[in-house]
Amino acid sequence: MSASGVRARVRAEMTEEIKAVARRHLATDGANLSLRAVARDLGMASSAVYRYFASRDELLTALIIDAYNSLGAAAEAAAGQTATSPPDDPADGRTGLERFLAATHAARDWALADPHQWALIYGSPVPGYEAPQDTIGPATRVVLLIAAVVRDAYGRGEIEEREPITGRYAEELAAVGERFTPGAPPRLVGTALSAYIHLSGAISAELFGQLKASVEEDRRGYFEFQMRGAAHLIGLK
Amino acid sequence: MSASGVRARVRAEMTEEIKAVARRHLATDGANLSLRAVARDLGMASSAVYRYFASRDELLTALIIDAYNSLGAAAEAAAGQTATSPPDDPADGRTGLERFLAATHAARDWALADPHQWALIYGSPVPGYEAPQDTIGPATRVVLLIAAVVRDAYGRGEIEEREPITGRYAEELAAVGERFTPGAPPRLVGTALSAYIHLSGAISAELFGQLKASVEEDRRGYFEFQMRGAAHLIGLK
DNA sequence: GCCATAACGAGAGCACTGCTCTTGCTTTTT
DNA sequence: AAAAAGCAAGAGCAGTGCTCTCGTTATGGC
Repeated sequence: MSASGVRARVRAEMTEEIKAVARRHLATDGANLSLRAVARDLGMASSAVYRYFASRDELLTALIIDAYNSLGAAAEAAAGQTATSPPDDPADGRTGLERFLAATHAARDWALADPHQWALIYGSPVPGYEAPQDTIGPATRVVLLIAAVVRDAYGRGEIEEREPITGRYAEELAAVGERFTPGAPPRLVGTALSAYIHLSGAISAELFGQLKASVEEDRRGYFEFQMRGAAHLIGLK
Repeated sequence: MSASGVRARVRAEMTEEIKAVARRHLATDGANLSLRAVARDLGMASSAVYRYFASRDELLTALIIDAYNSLGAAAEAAAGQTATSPPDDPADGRTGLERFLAATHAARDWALADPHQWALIYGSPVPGYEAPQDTIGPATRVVLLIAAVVRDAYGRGEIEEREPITGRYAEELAAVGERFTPGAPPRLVGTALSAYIHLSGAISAELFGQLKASVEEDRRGYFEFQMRGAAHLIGLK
C-alpha cells in the first residue's frame, strides 16, 4: 500500500512533468502541439506518453483545465475573494468597482504573460473537440467571480438604481442567477455576464492582433476603457 | 493575348474552385485543413495545388480575406451603407440605432451560418501566422462600418451629449478617428470600437461554447442585450 | 518469499500530413 | 518552327497521431 503509494506518486509526478513540457512547447510552437516532440524532450518514446494521456486531445484538455484554474486563481487573488466568499469576508475596504477592475486587469495580465494559454481556452476550439464536463467547472470561475463581486456591491448599495429588465432573456437570466448567484436581480446577472463577455472579447482582440494599426500606444488604457464601460452598464459607482 | 486571357481565366477559375472545396472542408473538418484532402476532392495531385497557392498558409490567408469581405458585405447590406457612403445616401429613414442593430445582428447571423469561417478570422491565429498586409483592409470593414453609422448618427443629432473623454487613450483615439472616421469625437470613436470588441466577444462566446450551461434558451435575446448595452454606451437613442 | 498480474517503456509500423523535386506534356510567346 | 513558360503527376522526405507487440519492472495476494 505504501509501495503502491510510491507508484502512484511517481505517476503523478510524471503526469505533471509531461504537462509542464507540453506547456513549454505550447508557449513557443503554439496550438499545434506535437506529442512526439514532447516525448523527445522528456527522453522517452512517444508511445510511453500514451500511458499517461490516452490521446493528444486528452493532454490538451488537461492543459485547458489547468489554464482555467490558473486564470481563475489570478483573478480571485486580485479581487481578494472567490465566487463563494461570504460578502465582506476579506473586508479590505475596497469597493466593488475597485475589485472588478483589479480582477479584470489581473485576467489581462495573465493573458499577456502567456498568450498561448489564453488562446487555448478562449480561442477557437479544435474541430471535433467537445468540451468535457470537467472543464466547465474551472471555466466558470472568472464569470462567477465577477458576478459575486457585483452581487456583494449590490448588497452594500454600491450600484445605481436602474429599471429592471424584462422579456424572455430576462427570464433566463433570472433562472441562471437563481442557480449561480442567488440574491442578484436579473439586470445585474445580465450586465455582469456582459462584462465577462466584453472582457474576453477585449483581451482576445488585443492578443489576436485585431487592434493592429489602430490602438498601438496605450493598450492598458484601451482595456481600462472597455472595463469602465462594462462597469458603467452594471451601474457600479 | 486573348489566348493568354483564356489561360488567366482558367487559372482564376481553378483558384476559386480550390478555395470553394477548401471552404467545404473547413465547414466539416474545422481549422486543420488538409491540402492533400482538398486535392483529392478535386481529383488532382497534391503537388498541383502548389501551382495556385505556395503553401497551406497562403490558402488559409486567401480564405481569411474572403471571409472578412463576406462578413463585411453582409453587415454593410444590413446597415444599408458602407463605411464610405456619404451620410444619408440611402436615406431610408432608419435611425443610427436601427442600422447598428441590423448590422450587428447580420454579423451574428453570418457567423451562425458558418461558424468555422468565423473561427478562422476571430479565433486564435495559427502559431507562426503573421497576418499579411492584405488582410488588414478587409478586416476593418465591420469596425469602420460601425464607426460610420455612429458618426452619421452623431451628425443627425441622434446621440446623447456626454462628457468628452480625456487622457492618453483619448489622445490615441483622436488620432485614430482623424485617420479613419474624421468628424467623430474621440468618445464616439472609443465607444464604437468598444461596440465592435463587444460584438466579436459576444459572437465568439456563443460559438465557442462559452455560454454552455448558462444561456441556452434565448441566445438571440442574449446578443440583443449585448448590443443594446454597447449602443447605450455610445449614446445612441 | 514466491509468483501471477498489472503497469510500464521502447520500438516497429500504419496511415496521414506539408512540401520539394524531377519528369513529361501542353500552351504561350518569340 | 523553336524557345520558353506554365502545368500536372508521381516519387520521396521528414514529420505527425496512434496502435500493437514485446521485454522489463514493480505490485499485491498467497
